[in-house]
Amino acid sequence: MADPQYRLEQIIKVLRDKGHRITPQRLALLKIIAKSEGHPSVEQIYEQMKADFPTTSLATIYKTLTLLKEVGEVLELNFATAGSHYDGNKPYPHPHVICTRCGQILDRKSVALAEISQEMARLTGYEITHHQLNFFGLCPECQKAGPG
Amino acid sequence: MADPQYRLEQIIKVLRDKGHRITPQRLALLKIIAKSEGHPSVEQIYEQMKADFPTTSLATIYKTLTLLKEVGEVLELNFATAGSHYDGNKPYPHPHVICTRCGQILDRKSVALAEISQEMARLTGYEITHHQLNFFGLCPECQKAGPG
DNA sequence: TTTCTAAAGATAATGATTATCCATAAAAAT
DNA sequence: ATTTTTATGGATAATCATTATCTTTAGAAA
Repeated sequence: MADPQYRLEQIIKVLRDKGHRITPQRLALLKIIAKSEGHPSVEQIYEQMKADFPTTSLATIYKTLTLLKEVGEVLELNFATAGSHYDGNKPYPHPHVICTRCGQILDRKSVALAEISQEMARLTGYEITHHQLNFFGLCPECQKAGPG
Repeated sequence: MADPQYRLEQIIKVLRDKGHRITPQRLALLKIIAKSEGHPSVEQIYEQMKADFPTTSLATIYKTLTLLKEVGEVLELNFATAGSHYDGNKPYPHPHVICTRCGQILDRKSVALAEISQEMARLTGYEITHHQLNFFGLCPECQKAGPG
C-alpha cells in the first residue's frame, strides 16, 4: 500500500502536467481515491464526497473519474454486476478475484501476462493497450452460507 | 469450428435433460447460436430471430440467453462497451482480444490458466467457477485509421 | 379434454451512465 | 486590478441495456 499523501501528490502532478485544474472538488475526490484501500464504487465515492461537499453532483464524480481514467491514474473495473469500481492505487492491470454473491473484490499480484500480451499482439496485429484478468467464484463466507 | 447441427443437438439435449421445453422460438434461437461464428450481440440475435418470428420479444431473447447461460451452453461476454455478446460454440472461458474502437472481438486459444486458477483458489479460499481474460487495444484496421 | 405450468409477448420499470445547459470560478490577457 | 476566456461544477433530463411484471398462450401430463 502506497503512502496516501505521496499518491495524492503523484496524481495531482499528472493532472497539472496535462493542463487540468485542481479544483477543491477534484482535490476532495483525489484524496478519497488516494487513501482508498479497496475498490470503491461510484456510489461509495459519492457518499464520501458529500462529507466535504454536500452539494456535489454525481455528474461531477463521473466526469472526474473519467478524467482520471484517461490520464491513467485510476483503473476502472466493470464486471457483469451493475456499477463500476475504481482503483486509485494500482492503476495498472492486475488480476482480481470476485465473489459473485457478495461482490467482494480481492487484488492479486500480477501474473506474468506481459509476454502473453506481446504474443497476442504479434499473432493478431493488434496494438494492445491493457488487459483484464478476473476470477469469479464464491468467497469463503458465502460458501459457508450454502447454495442458494 | 464445431458442426452447427451437432452443436444444436448438443444444446437441445442439455436443455431437455434439465427439464426445459424446446419451443419453436427457443429452437430458432438455438439455431442462430449454434451456427454463429463470432460473438453476436443481443441486438444481432434479435434481428435474426425476427426473420423466423417477426413478433419475437426482446424479453424472450434475454430470457433464453439467461437460461443458456445458466445451463452453461453459452458464454456471456461483457466489456465496458454497452451490450453483452454471446458465444454459443465455446461456452467455456477463453481469452479475447477486443478492439476498443470498432469493437471487433477475436477468440484466442486458452492460455494455461487452470493452474493459476487453482493457485488463486488455494490462496484466497475462494471456490472459483470461471474467469475472464481479455486484451484490449486497436485492431490493424483501426491503427491505419490513425489516432483520434 | 381438461388441467397444470412453463414460456412468450407486450410493456413498464430500473439503474447506471451520459448529455445538456447554465452558472461559476480559475487561469490568462490586457 | 480588471476583463476575458475557458474549464469545471451542478442540476436535471435523456439514453440504453436489462429486468420485472402481468397477461396470454401453448406444451406436457393426467
